[in-house]
Amino acid sequence: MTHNCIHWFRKGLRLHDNPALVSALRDCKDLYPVFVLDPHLYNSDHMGINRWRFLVGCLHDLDCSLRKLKSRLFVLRGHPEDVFPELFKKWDVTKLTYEYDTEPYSLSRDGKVTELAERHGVEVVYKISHTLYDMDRVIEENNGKAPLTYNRMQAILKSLGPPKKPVPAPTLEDMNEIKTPYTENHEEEYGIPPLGELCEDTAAPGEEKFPGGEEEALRRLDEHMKRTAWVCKFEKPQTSPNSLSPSTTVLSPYVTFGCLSARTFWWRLAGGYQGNKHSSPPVSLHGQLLWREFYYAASVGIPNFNKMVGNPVCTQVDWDSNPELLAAWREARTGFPFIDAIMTQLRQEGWIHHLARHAVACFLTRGDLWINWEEGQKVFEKLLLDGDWALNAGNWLWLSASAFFHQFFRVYSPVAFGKKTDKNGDYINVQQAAGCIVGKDYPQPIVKHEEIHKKNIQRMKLAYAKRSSDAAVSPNKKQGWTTDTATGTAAPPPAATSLMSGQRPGRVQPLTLTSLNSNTALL
DNA sequence: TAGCTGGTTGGGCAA
DNA sequence: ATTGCCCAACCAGCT
Repeated sequence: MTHNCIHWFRKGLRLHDNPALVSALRDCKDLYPVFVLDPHLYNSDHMGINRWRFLVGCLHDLDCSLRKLKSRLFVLRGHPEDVFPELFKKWDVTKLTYEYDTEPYSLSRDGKVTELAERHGVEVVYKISHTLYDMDRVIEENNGKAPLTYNRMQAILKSLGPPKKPVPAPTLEDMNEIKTPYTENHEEEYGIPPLGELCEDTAAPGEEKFPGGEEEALRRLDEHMKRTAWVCKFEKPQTSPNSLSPSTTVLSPYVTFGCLSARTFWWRLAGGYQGNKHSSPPVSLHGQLLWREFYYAASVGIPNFNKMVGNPVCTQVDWDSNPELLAAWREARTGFPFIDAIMTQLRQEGWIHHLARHAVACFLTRGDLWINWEEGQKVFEKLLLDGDWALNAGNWLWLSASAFFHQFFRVYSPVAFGKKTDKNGDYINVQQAAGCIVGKDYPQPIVKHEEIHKKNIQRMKLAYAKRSSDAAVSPNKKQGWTTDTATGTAAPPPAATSLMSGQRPGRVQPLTLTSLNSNTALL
């Protein structure tokens, strides 16, 4: 049986380690590589100019690589549930392949598309290759709950064994029996739209420091892997948030869009470690990839993960709503040079160091401005090239001391923290020169840090006191379980409910007896 | 079970 | 320059 097959690119914008694509090529006659500009994801709320530019770079690189396989990329606009039925008919499609994606929107979208595919007699195949591990397996192994500490996560992953090896990219030989039917009008019909057509932002973007695409990703990976000693010695907390050139790899945007496979990255690192003394998780480069797994598992296992209300692991805090302070933070005019320099770099380059993210996130939330971390999350999502749904939410939960991290009395100083690694303020000078907002009219600090951060620690203390008293009244609540006040029966958290009804599109995944028994709330 | 330990990355001061 | 302690005292997971 040979198929007319669509491979649907969403994340996973690469040919290497793409098992779903390999599955498509195995029994394929006509191949249609497709990317859909879904307005739910690709709109001005989610996409700043730098993200748009990165995505366009990825798509051009993908099309270029596909041409080398005598194929092409087909770019379409619209909601996937509208686009695919038309394509199924138009191209007489019999098989659809894609990479599994655990984001809530993706799961519901893929569920709908799978249903439509089945209605059109189209076989659907998906593969896990965005993460090192199968997140549902991780949660199953931890008795149906997401691990809440890195140590616990490590123990679970150890029991699952090392990640799978990446699969090779398709070659011309693999394409011998396969063709992609495209016409002379391909550019007009299915070409990649120019940046100006996609992005409302009229301001000219800055220098493109991190061009998108798989080729660039693999080139950068090679460059870093040449420095074996640096790779082996890498300890994240020792890297600098305000060095003039990045003190880390900046491979995260490439992993986010799937230009670089996390498994390829993992096994290249393993090769570099081989026979050498090297650092270990959580601070090593392997450790960084495991943090990603940690947050992905949390995002799958915890309901309302990117929100405060309805998120069972999130401390409920009476954050202020203050649009003026929020705008000052977002637009790099807080009057704290270190904070404003970081926000300037974020807006200009789309990337800032992890510890710089800590500094500005702490400042926005529990440190100074007392603004809900969800507001910061939105800003980061739009501006960061590596704005990843699970990692962004997880890190904001962490930094605001809402979940995972609870030592809220450890507060970053918006002045002192930067001075540790940049005594002369060189980073601030560079960003002031580059920034369009920070400049001659440098404002006064919008808050008095010394006073307000102590007051805020007390406010956090109150929020935590409320948190533990709530947990004492209703121990089930802490686990995300709700108790029906009328009957007194406990109901599972939404995540477990959706698992029962089959969270993966096209597959029913029953809640196991083990996971039920191990939840003490039921017993 | 209750107590203990560790937690990728704080600041500020003393020695 | 680096280390160690205090500040006040959190949670999750382990024993």
